[in-house]
Amino acid sequence: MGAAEDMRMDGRRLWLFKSEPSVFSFDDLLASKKQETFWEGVRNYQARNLLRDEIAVGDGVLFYHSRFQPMAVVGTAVVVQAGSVDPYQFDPKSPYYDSKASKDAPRWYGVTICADKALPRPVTLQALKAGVVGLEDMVLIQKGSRLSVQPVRPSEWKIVLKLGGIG
DNA sequence: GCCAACGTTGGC
DNA sequence: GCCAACGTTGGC
Repeated sequence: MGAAEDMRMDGRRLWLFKSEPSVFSFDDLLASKKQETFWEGVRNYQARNLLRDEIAVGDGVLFYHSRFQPMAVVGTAVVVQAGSVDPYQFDPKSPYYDSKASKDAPRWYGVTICADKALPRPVTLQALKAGVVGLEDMVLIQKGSRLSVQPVRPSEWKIVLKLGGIG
């Protein structure tokens, strides 16, 4: 990954969030109150660190549908609230419950995002992997990559949006 | 549904 | 602190 400045576009950083549409889809986001949602349930430390420490208000998000045909980037969103404690870790009835987390020492964090644009043409994983110049290093298409919250370079962001019919 | 690639846990 | 066993992710 390049220098920090290289990762910014107009002063903001860019990310890709994966979601299984059977759990929460981009349409669900569009249908949400204020088209916002708290991104709960991330239970991976690397992704947690990004959510807690790196992702800031105003950052851009590519919304990606995983484990569903077609797997694709389907829209964009904007971060409207930075890292805060994920309350589901304290709820024994939640699938995201973590018995080792306590309110004094929370483990898991999330951010709040607001829908920005649906892509006129979803950009499929297949298309992203088809050898697009400039996407060779995109985290999403690296072998074995399964980070559910991952950084996106401005150059990659622009290519994906263009493929999606924006800009 | 399968399973390879990762990540986490826990015994030692 | 190693690493085997186990659990999870996510493309296929």
